[in-house]
Amino acid sequence: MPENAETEAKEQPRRRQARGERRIAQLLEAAATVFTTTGYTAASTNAIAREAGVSPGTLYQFFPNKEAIAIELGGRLVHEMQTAYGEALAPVDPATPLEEVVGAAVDRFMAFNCDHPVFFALMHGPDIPGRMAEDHDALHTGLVNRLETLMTSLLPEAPQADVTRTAHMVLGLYKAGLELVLAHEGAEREAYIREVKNVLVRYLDPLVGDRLGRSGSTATP
Amino acid sequence: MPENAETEAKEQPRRRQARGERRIAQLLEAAATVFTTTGYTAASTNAIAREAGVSPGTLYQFFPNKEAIAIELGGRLVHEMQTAYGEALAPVDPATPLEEVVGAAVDRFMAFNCDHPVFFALMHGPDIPGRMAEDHDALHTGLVNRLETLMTSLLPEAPQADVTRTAHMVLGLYKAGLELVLAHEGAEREAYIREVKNVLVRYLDPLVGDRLGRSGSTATP
DNA sequence: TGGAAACGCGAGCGATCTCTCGTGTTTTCC
DNA sequence: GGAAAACACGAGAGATCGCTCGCGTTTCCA
Repeated sequence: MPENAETEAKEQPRRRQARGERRIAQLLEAAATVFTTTGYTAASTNAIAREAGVSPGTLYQFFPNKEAIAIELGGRLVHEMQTAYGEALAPVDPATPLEEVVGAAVDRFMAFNCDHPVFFALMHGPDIPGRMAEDHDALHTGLVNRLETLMTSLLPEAPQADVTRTAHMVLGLYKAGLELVLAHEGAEREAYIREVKNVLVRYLDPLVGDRLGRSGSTATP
Repeated sequence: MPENAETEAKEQPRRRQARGERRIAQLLEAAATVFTTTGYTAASTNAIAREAGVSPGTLYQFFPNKEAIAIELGGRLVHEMQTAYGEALAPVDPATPLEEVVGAAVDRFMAFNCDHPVFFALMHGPDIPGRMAEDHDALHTGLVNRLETLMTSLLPEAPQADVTRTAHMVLGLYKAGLELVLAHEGAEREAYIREVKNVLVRYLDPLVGDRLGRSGSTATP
């Protein structure tokens, strides 16, 4: 390594031109479609470059390796997602009906995931790279924590282990519903979204339904 | 079927010795552990052979290619599974409480899947080979059909599309729960199994609860 | 306007994986 | 006992994929 006395920083910020930024966006978009259709491991960097209409060498001008593409793509989506669930899972007025809370949250997340199907493909595959799994875990535990605090505020007397377990269940159920939702379109997709809400409401209703002595299971019309 | 498979000329029936059958079982067991830990695509045939303590050449003495290993392994599991759910989802006395029906079915399937974790790995990965996907779809639609007939017998007046959708939901919810169950052990695993039952019972109860005027936990007009 | 740096190309290197082949060993059957 | 068939081995052929390298082109800036 006969390089200069510059501080050996891991990141040597390369000055990008507008052309480069455009190429990066192009490549990430191409990677999203290839990842969505074939999954991460099966997606070849040459295929991503071909999809973007550039040469393999050009791809490696902007990304050091295949993993970095998924990292960058996932990072941007996680950032978007966090702002989305920051609003969707914000502390809620305890008087709000459960249907409303669940319905609003599910609508938000479903809209996001339907707009960015690659997110599900990247987060769900068993073949995600190491650094990617960290991001996934971070997002996952972040969501679980939000759910936990939300539920603890509604059920202060419930054991912590039960709250955690229920939070994991809720997330797992949502993921299962998401898979079915993404597999359908139009009216059928809407119907599945309604079913996901039904599942979550009916699962959570007996837990939070009789807080404060309110025994009603479903709001009687 | 001793030796009369000659109607299909494609297969030249190779006469197996007891040693060969033992090797096949050995190889399938090794493949199960490798598939479970690394997934299908990431599992190398050399790794399977090494796990079984034989050479790569020996492996290909019994299986024409990597896919055939998964096919054979999956086929045997599907066969076992079908006898299992043939009993678990048998036509049920309409008077049986929902909790019992769901509880018994979930217990059976969970026991099977916990005994054979490779089944989940093979059926859930996005990287399954073509022929394998057919088996998966066959089992999947078989299960959905069973659920549909079971539910139609309880809800004769429900639209077919709703029944189908609910059946898919039930299967998806079970899969989501299975993933969580497999990720835990001991008492926590048992707790998750209970939660899966809770989810399914609470989801289905409003649908079948008020058949024949029997008012379940919830009574919706 | 000229030089440096960013951009772009595509053949191909090295690693890895599936599967084959030639050879030697064990089992079966007459 | 001996031939044929099944079993076993492991080096390596053939293919794929991630990634590199040398060189030509475009853009930026003094």
